[in-house]
Amino acid sequence: MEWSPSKAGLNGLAPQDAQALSQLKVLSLPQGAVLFQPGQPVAGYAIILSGQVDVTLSAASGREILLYSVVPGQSCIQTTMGLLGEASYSAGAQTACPTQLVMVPRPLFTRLMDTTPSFRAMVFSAFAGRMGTMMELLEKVAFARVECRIAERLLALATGPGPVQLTQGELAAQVGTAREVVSRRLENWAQRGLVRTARGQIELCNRPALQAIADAI
Amino acid sequence: MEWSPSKAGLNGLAPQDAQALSQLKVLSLPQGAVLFQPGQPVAGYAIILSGQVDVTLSAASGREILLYSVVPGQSCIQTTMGLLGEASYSAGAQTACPTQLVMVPRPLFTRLMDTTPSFRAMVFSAFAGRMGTMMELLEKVAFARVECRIAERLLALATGPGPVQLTQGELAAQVGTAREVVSRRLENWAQRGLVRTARGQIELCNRPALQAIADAI
DNA sequence: CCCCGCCCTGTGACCAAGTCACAGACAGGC
DNA sequence: GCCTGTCTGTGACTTGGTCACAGGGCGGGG
Repeated sequence: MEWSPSKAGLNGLAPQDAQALSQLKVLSLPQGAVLFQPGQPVAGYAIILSGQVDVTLSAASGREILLYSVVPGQSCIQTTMGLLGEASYSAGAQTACPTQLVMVPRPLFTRLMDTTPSFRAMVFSAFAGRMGTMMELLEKVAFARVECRIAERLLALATGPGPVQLTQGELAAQVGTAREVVSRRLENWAQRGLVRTARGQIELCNRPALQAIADAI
Repeated sequence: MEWSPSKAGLNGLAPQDAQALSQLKVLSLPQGAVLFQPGQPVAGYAIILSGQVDVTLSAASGREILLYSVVPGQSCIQTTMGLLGEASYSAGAQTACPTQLVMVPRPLFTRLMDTTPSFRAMVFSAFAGRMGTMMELLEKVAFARVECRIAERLLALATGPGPVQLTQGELAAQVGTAREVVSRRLENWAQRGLVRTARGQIELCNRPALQAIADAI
């Protein structure tokens, strides 16, 4: 499998760096593969070529919350954090669908950071951007109603025309609440005609109304 | 007012950079001074020489939560984020006590980041460390009981021997909950002999018990 | 000195959300 | 068809947040 750094948005590299990068092996992972788990040391910097990686925080009680998803062209802040600050992972990452990526080993990552301004700029800018979304998430979790987060997440997931394919338990894990809460909220919305639910799928029937709920406090 | 970069933990600077930094004016701010507010563009990189700056997220409802405090030798992630990612502030910052700091203007900051590995390492490592505490905070807010956060915060504030000097409203803002919740929780603890409260102050009478509460889920 | 107003605290009632326990319902495999 | 595991619905209860309001200390002005 071939790849080139420039196709992943990496330009301005020194020739030898571009070559070193392009010789890294492309990993093809199936859906559900675990990239890393809490407590593991950070092995390298992941560049996603295709697919999606979900980074999740999970509590001892079993509840989870989706921190963010990494899609091609983005970087994983957890990984960056570990490489820059020598820390271990505090979250876990799993592929959300079949995914291709390359892992940049720590020595090469460090060299690129020290010698290549464009690489550094990309890493930092991605890091800063991710930090911003984490602050938004924190604000939502601390102050917004669960209702808002569920509506927001549903709208984000409903990219295509048909119903969203996921269970209420999965949705609950993504917004960081309990399955029962999702169940009751969806039932309420179904009675009001905003959604229609079936086993493993949720159909949005009134997006403007859901958007209004998502935008409320 | 004089200062030197090396006293603030900045070493390995090129002579002209060290000189440029040391000629920056030291700002002396009283307690409660506003450093920045949500939405403002980022003016420069703040280096705290003495005192403390609290960075706070506030909701439309009036509720607040303390994200972190910056003390000498640390950096402000909000500022770094703005400088690296061209974003505006999403939180606000106020001095918690009389504070001295220098503001590094954006051009000098950018030059230092590009040319000085030690400066870069310091900024990145601080950024990564702060990110880690933000993840911890998010985990606490999403999954831990308010009781834990209140106990944790009280123990963190109680550095000296006497009672902690702050109102229940201030404590509520720091842990991101409502004043009434703090009031009822403290009343419960007072009945059990863990604390004693008076107008504007809270005395910890049984730290091990509070620590146990803080350590619980 | 007293009074007034402001801030801090306490409290009841109610609503939103999380937890626990359990009962149906559905899908896929045998 | 039946069985098993997963998904969903529901009731009862606890915790946490909101609203409204009452009482109490403290400082400043008269």
